[in-house]
Amino acid sequence: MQWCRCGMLTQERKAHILAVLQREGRVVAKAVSQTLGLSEDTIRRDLRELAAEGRLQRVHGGALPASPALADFAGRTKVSPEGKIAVGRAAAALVRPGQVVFVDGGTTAVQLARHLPPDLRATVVTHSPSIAVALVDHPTVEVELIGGRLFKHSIVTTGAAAIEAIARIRADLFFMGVTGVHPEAGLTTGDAEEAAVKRALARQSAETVVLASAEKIGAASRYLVLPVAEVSTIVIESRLPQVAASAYTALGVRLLTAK
Amino acid sequence: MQWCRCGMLTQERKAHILAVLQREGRVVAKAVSQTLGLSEDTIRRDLRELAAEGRLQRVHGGALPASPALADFAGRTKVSPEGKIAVGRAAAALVRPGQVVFVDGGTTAVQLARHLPPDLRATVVTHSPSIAVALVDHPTVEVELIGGRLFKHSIVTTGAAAIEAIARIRADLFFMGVTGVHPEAGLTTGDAEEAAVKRALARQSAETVVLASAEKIGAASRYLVLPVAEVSTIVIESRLPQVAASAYTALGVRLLTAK
DNA sequence: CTTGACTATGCACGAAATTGCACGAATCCT
DNA sequence: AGGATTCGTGCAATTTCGTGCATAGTCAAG
Repeated sequence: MQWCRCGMLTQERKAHILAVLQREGRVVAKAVSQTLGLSEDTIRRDLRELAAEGRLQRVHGGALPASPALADFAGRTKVSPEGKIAVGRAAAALVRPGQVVFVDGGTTAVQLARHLPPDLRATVVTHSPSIAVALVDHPTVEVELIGGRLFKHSIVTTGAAAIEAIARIRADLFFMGVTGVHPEAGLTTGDAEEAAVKRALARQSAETVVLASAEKIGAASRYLVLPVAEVSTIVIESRLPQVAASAYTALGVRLLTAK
Repeated sequence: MQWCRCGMLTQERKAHILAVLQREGRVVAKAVSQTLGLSEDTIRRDLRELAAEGRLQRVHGGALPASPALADFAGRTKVSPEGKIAVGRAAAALVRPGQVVFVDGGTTAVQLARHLPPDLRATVVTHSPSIAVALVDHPTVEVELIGGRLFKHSIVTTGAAAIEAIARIRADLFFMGVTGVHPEAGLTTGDAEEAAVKRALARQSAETVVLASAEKIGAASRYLVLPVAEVSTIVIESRLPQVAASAYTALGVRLLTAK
């Protein structure tokens, strides 16, 4: 497989599509076909294949970002709300009165915040302004916000200031969100700074609880946060097959099924 | 006719509707159709579908947020939206490229954040998670969040940690929200901690600009932040009577009328 | 060198989707 | 109550999608 007559490798074409997607946040099939001088069928085929690989989200007329790296926060909220809600509710039930808990950013964590019992007296420490805003209406929970430079993609603060502020606090629990949970690859996320902040939070907590909605299980992202063995609990959406579950329990991790 | 090729994919349009909904707390079908240059039928169809998915609540003429939590926040924002929007927009125009500005909490300040020019390159430092969230969608503005204990009533952080973090930064401008602006009583607010944080922010800024929607003028709250003479500009909603204005200009303060 | 398998691309055609328009009904404002 | 706006549905025009098939080029084996 060498050359197509237009002098562009298939791989190059796909790379071009992804580049356009990254640069402009969208791809229009017809526009690409005109730019490259190829038929729309070819572009549509590429789009289908890229969608099958999960590299983009196919929509009528073209494609939009599907990767967590580019999808905007509002868009991600809809991905699988039921699962995230269930995981968030199950995790919220783990908080005991009087505890100080770290809550990570992310949509699942927002669900956790919303499902904290209305009469719970506890302190939530978070580096996510979204979590803080979500807890404004809670009558009894105290909120402590970790400052720092805002990483807009995840809506969390990062950087030296954040790490420093975290180092001054010790918490009972840390509810961690990740983008990948894999027995061997470990707990992973898509940004190095974010991973560092998560590690700092885990280091200052007696226990770490991972919030893992269904699509995260078995996935892996670019940056390792922690090996699976270093957390105490993973909250999952639905029961795993016995064989998959044992891969985690063998590492001393408790699996908590949300529903 | 080439509607579909006008650069707006259906999914993008829905995302836009949801973004407007989140930003402004409501969506008006006609307004969206004019903004996007599409027929109202199309927008109404989108609204129906989004409502069927439970992502918003359909009402006559447009839509409202589905989530009561969001509706609540939006409701507070709407107390006197026109005036606050006008003041926010006028204040946003004061920011020069490359500047570092403190932005206070409050609904007027949120309007400021929303009206920062989309191509403005600047750094916003804020102790309000609401401001941080409002700026997530801004493409070029850097956001630095001041951590601390969350004062839920105003949705800002306060306390020693906040004061300390503020002391490490110097800004060109500070956009301050207050609850009272009075020539003799000065600039006042309803909480002592909040007043202290505002003072700390003013101390670290070259200039302080007060955001004063109409109902604040001539009012006074319990805690003094600063005397009027110590700020450089007060942005007001509409022109004051000559005699009232001179009470401020005599103190060396510039009055900036929003509209 | 020839032949067969394979891939990539383009074209055709029916199916599906999207959009604007028309018209009557429902709803809102004055 | 009356006028105006908005809503919902049906319909037509256009675009886009998916599949099947033909063509061209490449690779590997004989």
